[in-house]
Amino acid sequence: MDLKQLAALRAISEAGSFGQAAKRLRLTQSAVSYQIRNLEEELGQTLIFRSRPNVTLSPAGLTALRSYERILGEIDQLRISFGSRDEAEVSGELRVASSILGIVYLYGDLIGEFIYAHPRIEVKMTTTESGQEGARQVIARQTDVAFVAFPIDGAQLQSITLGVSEHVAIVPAEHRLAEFDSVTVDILRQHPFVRYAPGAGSRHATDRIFLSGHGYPPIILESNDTEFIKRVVRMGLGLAIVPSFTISAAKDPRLHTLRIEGQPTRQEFGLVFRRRVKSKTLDLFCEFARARASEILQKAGR
DNA sequence: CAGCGAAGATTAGGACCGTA
DNA sequence: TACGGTCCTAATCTTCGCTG
Repeated sequence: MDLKQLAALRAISEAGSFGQAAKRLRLTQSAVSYQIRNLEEELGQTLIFRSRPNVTLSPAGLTALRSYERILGEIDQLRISFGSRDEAEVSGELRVASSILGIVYLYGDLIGEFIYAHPRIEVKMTTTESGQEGARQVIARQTDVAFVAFPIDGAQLQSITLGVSEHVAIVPAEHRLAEFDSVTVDILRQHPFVRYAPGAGSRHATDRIFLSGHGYPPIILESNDTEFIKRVVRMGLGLAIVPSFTISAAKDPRLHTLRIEGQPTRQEFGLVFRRRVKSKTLDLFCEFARARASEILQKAGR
């Protein structure tokens, strides 16, 4: 008796005929018939009632099938015990850091899908004040990988770019600038400004916009919380520059967005991790993120 | 009830593998 | 390398249910 004969028995049970079972097993009908005949001879029992239109398992056949399924379960268990159930299935731990902004607007789905696809990897998620803080944690070995907005300081870091986002100015819907689609930096300088706190990816973007000219407008407050910044702008306390995906993902009728004329507002975002670190879970995560870069980009651009 | 088609059983022959 | 066993395919036979 061997597993092939029992596999034929199960295939017949599921398919209802020798011919269909043979197709499933990629054999000919006669080969399946041969396997069953040998099994029946060995056991001295009829395992299958040859009836029309469908053949059915005899009580002895059902007993044999139950035994086969128990055996398959045992084999599976044995493979798990020796860690060879699927050599491609990686297990272990992965520490991931991201700003709340990143999780909410860009990476939440990606991280969720990764956890679902790799149940044997324990993902430990840390939220950081900013992407820069995430990168600092990677350098300090407090986390394995961090989602960041570039540029990021750190020679010991390796990076993967996942996409590019634009920045836009936001004003309250009733603001006099709300009748325009775009605005110059000089006009922005005439209004109180709500600025991202140092270290935030978008702070780098606004520094680039304002510090290349005559500096920032009057700063009324700083924050690293995009939702808070949007709230302050809605209250009419000032204008702000935010990543466009934070506006278009959850369109707010109380806010108006303005393209910034003549200024580079694009900013790359992606992953950073320590150079020369060998980790299967990290490799898998980076590959997973790379494969979904277009989906993330779609989120950033929507 | 004969004819037909579908499906299982049987048989001949070949490929492959282990063993002496 | 010859031989025997195993397992397969292809061809053919047999059986059974359906239909006119």
